Amino acid sequence: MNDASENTPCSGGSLALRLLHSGATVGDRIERSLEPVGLSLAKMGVLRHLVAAGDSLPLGQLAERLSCVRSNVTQLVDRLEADGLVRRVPDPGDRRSVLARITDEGRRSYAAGARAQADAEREILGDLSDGEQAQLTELLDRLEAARV
Amino acid sequence: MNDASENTPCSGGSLALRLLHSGATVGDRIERSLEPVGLSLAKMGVLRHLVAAGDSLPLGQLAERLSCVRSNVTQLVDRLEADGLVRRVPDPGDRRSVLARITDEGRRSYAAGARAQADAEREILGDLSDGEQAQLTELLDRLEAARV
DNA sequence: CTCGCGTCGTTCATTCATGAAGGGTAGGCA
DNA sequence: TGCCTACCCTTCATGAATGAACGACGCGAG
Repeated sequence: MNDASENTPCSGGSLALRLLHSGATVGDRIERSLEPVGLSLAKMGVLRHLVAAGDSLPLGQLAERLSCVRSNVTQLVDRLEADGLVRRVPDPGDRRSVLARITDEGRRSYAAGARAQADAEREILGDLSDGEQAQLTELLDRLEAARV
Repeated sequence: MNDASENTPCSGGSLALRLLHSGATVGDRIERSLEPVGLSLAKMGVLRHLVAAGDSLPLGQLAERLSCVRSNVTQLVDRLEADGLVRRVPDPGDRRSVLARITDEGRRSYAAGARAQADAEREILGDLSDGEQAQLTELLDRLEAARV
């Protein structure tokens, strides 16, 4: 009942705030779709990078790729470890470093989450034509490009 | 150093995730600009609605207009009250209800915050032409319209 | 070799958000 | 009048993110 998109008479809101709001709404929608799988967007991010990297990464690497601070990754991995989706293993090459390694169960959960997420994204963007999606992509590119 | 837009080789990320990411980046940028004033986007939201409503609103109304849950507003107002920007006063017409009323200091802070925020928004969107901004606005409209 | 500095992960305090549970109040209806 | 329901706010537990402070480890300069 409390979707970030409900009761929002903020059509007069500035474009920047509207962008913020749209992003939050999209995030909420995906988060809901992930709920039945027992995952969140934050957790999906970790699992995605682990899978992409083979099966494990140092926590610092993870923080960099998620563009968030280390302490956040520490806690994220704590929860994932409690869920049994990830294990902490010592880095053979550097005793300061700790590797997060995805488990078999983690791989299964990730696969299920990726399907749910893809479905949700299709539902969200379904009403935009291919041309409009390309337009939006380019505008976002320009927005990021500016920030050099 | 940890801008959400740095080191982001996620150009291959889906459009939905890119939208999410752009929204977060914009939020971060505005948040930084608000920092010197001692305000956050969440607090600005409360103050903005109070000013727009004259000077006070029941907490429930505030929750609805911010599209968030009540318990969140309770805590937000706690912090704003500690900052001296808002005061809780009993609602004369309904003893269940509590009004949040902006203080003089709150008005001053809000004015300063609004200036900083406007500057940041101009800086963020400055590289987009008027036409592009209109395009983006319309695409976001379409995105929200779909969610009926 | 040792000292100092930089890096790595963790812990803690704080902010923001959600949802469940609980207590006080308003108001209709028996 | 008395009660029951519906509403308003608060409290608590949890998740996610940040930044400061800290102990442990690696490494190059002296």
